[in-house]
Amino acid sequence: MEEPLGLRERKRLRTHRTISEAAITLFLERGYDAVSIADIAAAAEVSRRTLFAYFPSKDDLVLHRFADHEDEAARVVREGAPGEAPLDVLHRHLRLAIARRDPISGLCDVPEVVAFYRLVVETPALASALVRYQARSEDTLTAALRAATSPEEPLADRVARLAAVQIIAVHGALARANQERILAGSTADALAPDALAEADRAYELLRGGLQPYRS
Amino acid sequence: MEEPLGLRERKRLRTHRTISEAAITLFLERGYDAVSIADIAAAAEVSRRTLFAYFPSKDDLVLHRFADHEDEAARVVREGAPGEAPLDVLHRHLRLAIARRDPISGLCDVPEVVAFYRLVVETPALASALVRYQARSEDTLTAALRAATSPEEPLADRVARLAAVQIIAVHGALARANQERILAGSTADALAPDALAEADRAYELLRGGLQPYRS
DNA sequence: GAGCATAAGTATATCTAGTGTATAAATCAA
DNA sequence: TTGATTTATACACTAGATATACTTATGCTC
Repeated sequence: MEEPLGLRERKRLRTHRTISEAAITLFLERGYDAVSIADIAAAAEVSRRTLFAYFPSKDDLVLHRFADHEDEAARVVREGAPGEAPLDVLHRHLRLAIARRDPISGLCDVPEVVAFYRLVVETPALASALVRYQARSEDTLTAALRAATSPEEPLADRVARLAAVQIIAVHGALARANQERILAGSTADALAPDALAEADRAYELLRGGLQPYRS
Repeated sequence: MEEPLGLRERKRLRTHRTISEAAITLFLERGYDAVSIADIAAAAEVSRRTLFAYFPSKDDLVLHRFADHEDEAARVVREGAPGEAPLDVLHRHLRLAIARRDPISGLCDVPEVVAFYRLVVETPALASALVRYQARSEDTLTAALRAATSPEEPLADRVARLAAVQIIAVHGALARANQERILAGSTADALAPDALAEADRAYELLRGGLQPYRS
């Protein structure tokens, strides 16, 4: 299956990486707003026009890193054991991500990752552009849940959408909460038990409903 | 309590309205991207610089209309009967909004409102900037729920945040679903029973959990 | 009502993200 | 090597947003 990849293709990939790394480096050094496209193009030794051939917008220079994760929840559901409930698979996957300090869980204190968290959190333009990816996650998870729904479920399509929206929103909230505490200076090890407890509680709520606010 | 409002203040309010209405009118006529700030300033007979003194950005010319609703959920929870469960109050409020075809419910087919829906939905810049308001809704609702939580609830702060995030996400999803169907040409009257059923199902899921996806 | 401090508005210039177009250079296939 | 095609560049332009200096309008005091 190993495609040999022509020189053209390899060069393209290299340029992509060069630009992205130059951008992230400068952003981390000086902050997102203090770095212009011209600065990045100069650092990567390409023209401004070429930069936009590789990345559609300035924020994409940062956010393209999230693209890999946008169908993660859906994939987890699809690839789970056939008999296993989607919420169980997702819960287990989240616990694993926390345990292994996966950056996506928000609970990673590797300095480079922390700096990256800070960049995204403290730059409103990035934080708000991030919802594009969240929206795609909702769409793909909706489809995956729909496929896992029993056919006789009334309003099955809508229920799948509502469930997906809740799950993605909760995952985002958990990750942001962990990031905040990491950015406040805690270590991942110190936070992990708490983060696991919160994740478990979140899945209790998803599974069993918002009992503290029920009649 | 009637503040007399000096001439200066009244003029300010009038200018604010003039600019906003000129902007919306032009946007609805030609589309968001086809209208420049200069066009709006000319139509409202102010300078571009003055326009930015009233609205911080182009998207705010449209989205400031959502600002009034950003603490609606929180207010509903706070002003509910002391004994009543937050989810019951919110559910009732949502049913009422649908019944009265409140634009916020997504189920309003008054032509001007439909055109406004279309403007927001079909302009990615607006749709994504809208999350700013959603984030604020989450914050205010979190605080309101926190106040309504029993003191012995473990992880009370986090549970309040998780619940708020779920509720706001679900409300948004329901409104978007209604808007889509209205934009596809249905009338509000034709959709209302279905919209109510979906809202009820959504609150069943919030109250009782995502049972279709549980073990 | 006259005069003055302050607030609001304007003109002008500048910066930067993003796009269109035409041209030059590199790559690939024959 | 040559010819077709992709990729990169130079240049020009639009438009959102901000800074600065200047003018006009408002309202308060005497």
